[in-house]
Amino acid sequence: MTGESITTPGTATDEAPPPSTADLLLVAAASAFRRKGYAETTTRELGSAVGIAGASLYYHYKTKEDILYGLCQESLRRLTERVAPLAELSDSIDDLQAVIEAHVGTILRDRDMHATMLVEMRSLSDERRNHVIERRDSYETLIRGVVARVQAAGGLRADLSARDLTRALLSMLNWTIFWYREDGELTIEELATQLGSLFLEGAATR
Amino acid sequence: MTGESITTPGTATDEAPPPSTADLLLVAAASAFRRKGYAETTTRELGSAVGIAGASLYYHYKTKEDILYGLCQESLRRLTERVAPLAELSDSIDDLQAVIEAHVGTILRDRDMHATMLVEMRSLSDERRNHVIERRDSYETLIRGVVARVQAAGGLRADLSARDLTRALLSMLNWTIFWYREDGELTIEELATQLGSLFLEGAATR
DNA sequence: GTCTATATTGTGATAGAC
DNA sequence: GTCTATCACAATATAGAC
Repeated sequence: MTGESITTPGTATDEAPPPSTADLLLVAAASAFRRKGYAETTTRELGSAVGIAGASLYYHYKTKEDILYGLCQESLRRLTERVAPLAELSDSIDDLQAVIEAHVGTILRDRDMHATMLVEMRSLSDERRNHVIERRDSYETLIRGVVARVQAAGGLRADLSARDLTRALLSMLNWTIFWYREDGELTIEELATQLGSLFLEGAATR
Repeated sequence: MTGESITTPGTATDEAPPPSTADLLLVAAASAFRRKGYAETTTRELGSAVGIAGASLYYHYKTKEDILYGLCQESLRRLTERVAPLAELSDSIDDLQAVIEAHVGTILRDRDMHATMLVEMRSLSDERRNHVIERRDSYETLIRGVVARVQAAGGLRADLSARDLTRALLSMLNWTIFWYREDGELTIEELATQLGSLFLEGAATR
C-alpha cells in the first residue's frame, strides 16, 4: 500500500506517479463494498472494475479479506493522521469545532473507504476485527480527550459525561456517510459547519 | 406475519399465544442479519437458530429475501405506528422531545429489526428496495413535519432548513443502533432524554 | 502481471418421504 | 411441518501458460 495514492488523483502535479493496480483495486473495492456490501461483492466484479480478470486480483492480494482489512487500516490511519494534530492539547470550543470539521471532512471526502471501515468491519476475521476495533476505540478516545478538556475548561455542559457527549457527537457525524451526496445542496464544509454549530449550540432558539 | 408477536415476549399474560415458527424465524433473522449481515447469514443458520433444518424454512417463507423484506416492512410499520400519533399536528418543543423519545425507544427496543432495515435494505431487489426507501422517506417526512411546525412556531432556529435539521437529528438518533447496549450504563429512556436535550439545547454551556 | 481452466466448497432452493 | 437428499449454481482461490 503506497500511502496517499489510494485517493482519487486531484489536480495532477507534474510527476504524479500513476496509481498502481493494487491501489486501483482498493478504490474499486471501497466503492463496491459501500454500495453492495463486502459479501455481496465478488472478486470478479473487483477485477472487472479495474480491467483485469477476477483471478488476477490474487497477484496483488492474498485474499479478498486482505483488501477489506487494508481499507479499514488505511481509513483509521488517515482519520488519526488528520485529526490528532488538531486534537492534541486543544481545550476551547473553537478547537472542538475544528476537530468536528476535520472528522466530517475526512470521512466524507473518502466516503467509500471510511463507510466501509465503519460498517463492513464485521466481515473481518475475529482477530483482525478486534484489531480494527481497538484502533477505532483509540481514535474515539482522542476525540473524547478534546471533549473532556473543553468540558473541564467550562466550555461544555457538565450534566453529561464526556463519554456520552462524544458518543452523541460521533453518532451525528458518522451517520452522514449514509446520506451525504456530493451533488447535493451542501458542500462537505457547509455540512460540517452546520453539524458543529448544531451540536454545540443546539437546535432550539435561545 | 402476525403483528406484535415478533417482539421478544414480555411478562407473559395468561392467554398469550405461543409465537409461530414463522415469527421466531423473523426474530432469529433480525438478530443474525444485524450481527453478521444478510449475505453472510445462511438459511441453515436461520433454521438452526429456531431448531429446524435449513430447508424447513422454505415451508414458512418462499425465499430468504422474503424474510429480509418482511423485517423491513415490519420495522417501518412499527415506527410509523408509534411515532405518527405523536407527530400529527405537534408544534412545540415538548412535542418534538416526545417524538425523539418515541423514535429512539422504538428503534432500540427492537434494535435487531430496525438496524436490519436501516443497513441491510441494500440487499433487497431493486423493486423491493425502492418500496422500502419510499416508506422510509415517508417516515422522515413525518418527522420533518414536526420540525417544520416547531420551527414555524419559533421554537427552532431558522438559519437551517427543516430538512437539514431533521437529517442532523435522525443521524444522531440512528447511529445509536451501532453502539447501544442493553447492559450498558444508560437505559433507553435515559439515552433518549439525553439525545433530545443535546439536539435541542446543544452541548455548549449557555 | 494477466490470462484461462479448474479444484473445491458453500449456498439457496426443490422433491418427496414421513 | 419437518426431515433427508440433492440439484444447480456461484464463489474464493490455485495452477500453470503466456
